[in-house]
Amino acid sequence: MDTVKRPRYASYAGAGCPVEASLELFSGKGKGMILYHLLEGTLRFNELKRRVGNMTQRMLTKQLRELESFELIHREIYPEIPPKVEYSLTETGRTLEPILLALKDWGEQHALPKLLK
Amino acid sequence: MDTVKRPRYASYAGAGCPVEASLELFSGKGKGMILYHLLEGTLRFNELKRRVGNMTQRMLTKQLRELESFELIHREIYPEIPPKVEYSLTETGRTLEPILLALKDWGEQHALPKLLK
DNA sequence: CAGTATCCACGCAGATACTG
DNA sequence: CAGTATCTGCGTGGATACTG
Repeated sequence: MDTVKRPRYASYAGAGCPVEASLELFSGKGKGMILYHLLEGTLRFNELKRRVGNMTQRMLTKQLRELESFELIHREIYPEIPPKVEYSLTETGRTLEPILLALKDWGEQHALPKLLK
Repeated sequence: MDTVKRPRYASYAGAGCPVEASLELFSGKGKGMILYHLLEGTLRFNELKRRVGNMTQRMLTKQLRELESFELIHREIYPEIPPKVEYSLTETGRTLEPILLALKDWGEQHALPKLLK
């Protein structure tokens, strides 16, 4: 019963902190929202664009490329005319589901009320 | 069996998205790390500074002020010489614990490996 | 449809110096 | 000790126009 005296929380600094590392991958400029919407399933570029609201095309593209480079989403290109590109979560991306749902719940309870007042 | 046809995940856009709202409050420039370290308990400014590694004093102060304005941390000033200021989590701040721990676990498993390669 | 390319403005973060 | 003040540069994002 609580014999081993290891600190409950390890100390982490800067880039080595896993909390920061996680946030670095999927926080910032709509990434959370993108991932959240992709929980529903595969979405085309413009479907995604509609859902994330007022984000510029440029920004959306940039965020998608970053998420792709982190292997959190997959980009499937169909060489048709007109072009069709579908985005979906990767295996790794799907492991974020509990976190994204927790963020959503916490946001509804705490974040949104604060931001709106 | 699967009669009610409501989307499993509500659709949220822009500022109204609770996922984004949450991230807005505690992502960005060391906030995650600060909150994580405060899970351990109350910390003085310089203790915190040591733990978060190479963050400038200016930045640390700024992040702390923002977290305080969101009522995630409490700032206790002791009018002594030399000055002493202690930071701790508020009630609301403590509700982030499961999320912060999840971010840490996920970071160790997925984020850090990706960032280091 | 799903993007690039270019231009530009401004916000934000680092460095440095100072202070109650 | 725990901050502020000031200056400065460069990164980042918006707007707009163009394209395979």
